[in-house]
Amino acid sequence: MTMPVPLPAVTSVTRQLSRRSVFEALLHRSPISRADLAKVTGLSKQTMSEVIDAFGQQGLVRQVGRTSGNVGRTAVLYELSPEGGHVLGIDLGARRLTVALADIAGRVLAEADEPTDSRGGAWALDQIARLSDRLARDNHTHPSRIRSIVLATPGVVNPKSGAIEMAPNITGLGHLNVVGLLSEKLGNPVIIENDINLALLGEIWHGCAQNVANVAFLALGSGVGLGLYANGQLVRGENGAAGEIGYLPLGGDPLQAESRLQGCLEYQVGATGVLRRYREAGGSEVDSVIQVFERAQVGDPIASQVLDETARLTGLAAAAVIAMVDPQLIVLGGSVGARPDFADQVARVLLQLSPRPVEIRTSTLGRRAGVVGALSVALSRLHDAFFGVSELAAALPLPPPAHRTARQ
Amino acid sequence: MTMPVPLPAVTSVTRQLSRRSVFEALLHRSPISRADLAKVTGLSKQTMSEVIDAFGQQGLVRQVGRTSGNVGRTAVLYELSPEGGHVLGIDLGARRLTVALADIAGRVLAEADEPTDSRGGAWALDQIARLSDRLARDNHTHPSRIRSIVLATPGVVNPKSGAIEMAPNITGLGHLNVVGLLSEKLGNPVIIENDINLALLGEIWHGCAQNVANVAFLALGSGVGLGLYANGQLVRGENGAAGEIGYLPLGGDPLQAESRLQGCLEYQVGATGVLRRYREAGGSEVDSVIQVFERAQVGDPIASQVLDETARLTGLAAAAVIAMVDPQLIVLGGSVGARPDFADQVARVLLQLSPRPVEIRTSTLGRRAGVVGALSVALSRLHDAFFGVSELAAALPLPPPAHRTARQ
DNA sequence: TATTTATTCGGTCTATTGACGAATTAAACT
DNA sequence: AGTTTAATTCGTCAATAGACCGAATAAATA
Repeated sequence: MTMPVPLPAVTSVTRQLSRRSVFEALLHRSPISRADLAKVTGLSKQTMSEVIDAFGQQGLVRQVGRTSGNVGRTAVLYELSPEGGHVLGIDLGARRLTVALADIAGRVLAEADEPTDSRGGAWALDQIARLSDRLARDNHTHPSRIRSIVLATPGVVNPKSGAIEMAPNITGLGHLNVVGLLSEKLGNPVIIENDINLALLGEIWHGCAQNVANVAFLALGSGVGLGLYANGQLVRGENGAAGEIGYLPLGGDPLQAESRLQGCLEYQVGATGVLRRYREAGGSEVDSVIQVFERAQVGDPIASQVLDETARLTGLAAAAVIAMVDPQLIVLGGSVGARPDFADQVARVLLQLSPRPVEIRTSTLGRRAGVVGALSVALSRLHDAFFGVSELAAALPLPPPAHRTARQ
Repeated sequence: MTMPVPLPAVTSVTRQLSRRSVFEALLHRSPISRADLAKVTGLSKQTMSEVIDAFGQQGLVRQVGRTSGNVGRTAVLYELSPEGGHVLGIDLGARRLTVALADIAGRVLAEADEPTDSRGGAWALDQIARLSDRLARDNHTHPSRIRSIVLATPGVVNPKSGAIEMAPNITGLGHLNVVGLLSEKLGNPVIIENDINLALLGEIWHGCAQNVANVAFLALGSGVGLGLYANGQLVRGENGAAGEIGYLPLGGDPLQAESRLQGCLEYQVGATGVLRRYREAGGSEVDSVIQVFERAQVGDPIASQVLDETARLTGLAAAAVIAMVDPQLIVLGGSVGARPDFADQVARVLLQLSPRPVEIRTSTLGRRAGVVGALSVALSRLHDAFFGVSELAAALPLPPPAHRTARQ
């Protein structure tokens, strides 16, 4: 039942392209008959039968009944089989660890979460392995059949090495070779990506930013960060540090020591910044931004003013994003940013700032955004492993300025 | 001699891919023999002979002698023939019009420029047609054999419609259907792109930003603007307005009327802004930023202070760029930005601002950057028209969240 | 003579086309 | 009403064309 699916022993580029388009059609139109697949893909019925036979032998597709009621012979309907492969998405937050399992067709099979092991570091990695294993076994999937794993983590993830570079607020994570350790523990290669970037991809896949080619995800919670999606691609930056808008020179003197250290904007609108401003303005004793919101709601003028300023600065950051990358949509997320009342305030600020205001939405996936985004990347990578044509897809590079003229 | 080259009557995907890789090898390694081409591309000698024969019949390649001095039979050497096609790059500046001609191999054949017709609008378009025609004929190329034309223009170019949307400082250009009119006048489809974006691509192709995947081009001249290149792609934004950093909320009150109208940063560091600040600080009579630089050089403290402030604000803008998109390199361009003394000042400001300072260079192509970038885009488009595989290259889209379950 | 280049020939893989049998519904006829 | 016939659709078989490679062979040269 759980025979490992062999990687397709593909011979020619042509057949790989055929397989790819059949797979894509199955992904978006199943259940579907071979005849309809042939029409949709433009391939011949003959080729279609060959490809579907091969898919069946690899466990990629399965029959799901027949057509009926139409004139003519009935057709066998096919869909992608869960046997084809599974993917795992993991969101390692400072407070909460979430894991989700999906099959090759993108059907989310299960999701589980726990408080993150507060000892951090290696303990958290062990916890990930335990939770992932449990999730796989509960869904009758042997862990070894999970073919693609993506981990969402706070901090700056170097896109080349996969190292976590800026110390995240999970103890001792920066000093571990997370990719290596987790890959070993889980028995499969693991990809790491910044949690905000993955939350953005989550909203694009299953959330409030579907079918949009240019989006920004502005996360405001304990810290502030940005995810950028331009031309249908994630913008990571040279060192994976794109979107570190805590360092935007807004809301204070950027040359000040605190600004240089933790970032000028972060110093004002990060959770500790908000609490500090509330305290300095004479507010009563609180220890979370949520409590400041509660105070404001019961009429505390200091709390209101502190939050107004927070919204104003967030609006300035959004205006900077609009000026720089011209998104079609800005999604507000994070424990503070996703609050509708706060988002409304930011939108009002933006209306006064920007020559062409951009649509603002709040995250619809909330805390699940990261894990959903991790699933989407894991799924994309699985698809590419089976049906990728990346070596063909590269754009034709232009010739360098100096031409070799040597004869040989 | 000037038989129009027919578009390749390609049959199969496989052959198109072979043609593509042979073309790419010719682009980067000519002159080269068929045997070497076979080694480089991994294709068989047999296939190579077929492809080269086809290229020869289409006028895409030509022989350029034989090898000699080696043991064994001599080999015929081939290179791309200029007969294969020509491209035109045009930079329509407010002051100066530049046109350049290149062949399919990217060899720049000629370049010409004139002061832009000050009457603007339709007159400028006529001037473009005249200059382009002259350039083509002077190089023994019939204008109809130019297969790809790209125009660099100030203003926001809508990436979908090609319309020029923000009124540029060329009279009456915003109200014309520039794509339609120019395409008709030149007898070939014309692509329009923002001049700063093209200057950036120029520096990437032939200038100071070669082989860099993440670059920003910060242009400071009469206005201020930014070109963004991330993941090896130009970032245009949803409306082509990415990089309109004149609207960054830096250097003043962003709610002020002037800031909202022409942009907060632009109001300070644009040419009129610099001159206004110099005037308001009690500076003597000047009518160009260059003159302010000259005053500063001869010891005018007001001029120095105004320029310091300009560099400081430019540095803040650069810091914002770094925080948001994490480039590997920032290129400073424009009549003000490209000045080495100014760039040094900006770099010094940045050193105090940014946690990880980014390399700063000044434009090496200067005024030619725009036209070179236009050539590079025109060339890319020509190559794609012949050898593009964009329909194959698209990433496999993920399935939508809701699955159809209807039987048919 | 040894080596390298280029061509020819045969074999394999893949996709398409057209013909055909199988399965089903709709229509027509006794 | 029950049966036969026609129409339609699905899927397979066989033939053919395009494209690739490898081996053998001819040609040219240090």
